[in-house]
Amino acid sequence: MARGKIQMKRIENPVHRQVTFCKRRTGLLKKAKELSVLCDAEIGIFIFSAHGKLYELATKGTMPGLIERYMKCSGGIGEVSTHQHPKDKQQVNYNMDPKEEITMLKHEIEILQKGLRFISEGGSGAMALDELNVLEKHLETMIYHIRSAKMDIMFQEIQLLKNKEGILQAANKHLQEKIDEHYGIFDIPMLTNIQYPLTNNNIQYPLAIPNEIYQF
Amino acid sequence: MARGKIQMKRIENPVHRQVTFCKRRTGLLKKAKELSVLCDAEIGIFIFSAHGKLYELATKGTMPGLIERYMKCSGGIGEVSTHQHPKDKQQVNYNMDPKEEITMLKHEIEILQKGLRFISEGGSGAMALDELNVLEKHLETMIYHIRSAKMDIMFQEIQLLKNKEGILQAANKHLQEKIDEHYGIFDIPMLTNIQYPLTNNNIQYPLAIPNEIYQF
DNA sequence: AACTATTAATAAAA
DNA sequence: TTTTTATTAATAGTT
Repeated sequence: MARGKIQMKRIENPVHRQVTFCKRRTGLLKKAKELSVLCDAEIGIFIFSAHGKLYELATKGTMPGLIERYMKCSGGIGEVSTHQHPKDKQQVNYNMDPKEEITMLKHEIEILQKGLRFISEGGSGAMALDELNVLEKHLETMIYHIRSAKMDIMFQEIQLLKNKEGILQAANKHLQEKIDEHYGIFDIPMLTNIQYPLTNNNIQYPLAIPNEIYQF
Repeated sequence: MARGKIQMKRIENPVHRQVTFCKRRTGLLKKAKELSVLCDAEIGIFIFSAHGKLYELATKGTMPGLIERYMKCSGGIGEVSTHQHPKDKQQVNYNMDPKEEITMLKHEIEILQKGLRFISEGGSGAMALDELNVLEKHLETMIYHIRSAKMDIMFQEIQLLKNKEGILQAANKHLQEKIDEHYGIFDIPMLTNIQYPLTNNNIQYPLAIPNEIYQF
């Protein structure tokens, strides 16, 4: 789509490849967002670069929520532990020396143990500044998880309401047709012009929720 | 990208929406395959239509494999592929497979996080929306406490530094006086005009901390 | 599903 | 990465 077409195969020049990756990745995510908005679809994307870096997108709920939904749809292979923290870009565990990782995790455990004491004592125990920072991060992650869970619940509710709306609208259409069928031939404006509440398209119950609630 | 542009919002006409969904979905998946091939990336996509139908793509391995990879990258703390914690207790750190140990430590962290949650919500493990709201509030309070503790520590440090500064300034004044006492009578500009670093009022060590840190 | 008139994406270069 | 520009690719509206 530019200065000459390109062959559909791996770009061998690493610079070109990187530039193309960056541009097309952006393009792909943009397209996904557009599709989601235009057609009311829920979309999740992971992109792992050749070097293993993760780029992701979840257009409605959260990625864990999407994965959960995927699992349910595609056969229910196994439950996924819910609600991770997608924005937590600590690339650690992926390629790290196991010994280092163990040390790090043990340190983390110590901090959490202290944190438990700290919190149960109402914040009076002594902790160092860096330890408090770690604990703070943990708690923020937990808040994030909670918000994800809340979002999931709300989305389920929205879906339910949308379904209900569809059913009610169909039922109303049917009733309207029945009425027209019986009374239409008399052409009585008073009756045929009645606004039946449930067929009122101005009421778009679930869609009225502002987009702001999706941000946290 | 065709006969006139369109607004970036949900297409209300259901027929148009369905047609656009079909076209753009195809386009999106095509773009994803291209990106994967050109740049040697691994890509996973789920698309849930508004009616809940799933369309998916995994460019290299399988979707479950991708999800696993995603979890490793993004989570850090919550393991997905739960091998049951094999040794149960962490007492035997020696002669243990590092991978197993890491899994075990992560599990430990999970438990601690649950403990934090337990404390903050007063013991129930429920997940209803209102309960989540309560939990969220608790955690925010906890973070507030932690930040207060951090502030206390920082203020203490500032106080300490101020004291040090005072002492040093006094010492310097004393030294200055000694110098004046011994050499002042000779009135040698070369010496009396020396700037002694520690009495330099332009260096206001603790006060140089920006006000932003006091906000949380 | 096809067909185009247009818009959008992007390859190459900077 | 980002910007610019010349082209190609995607697609909105129509048949």
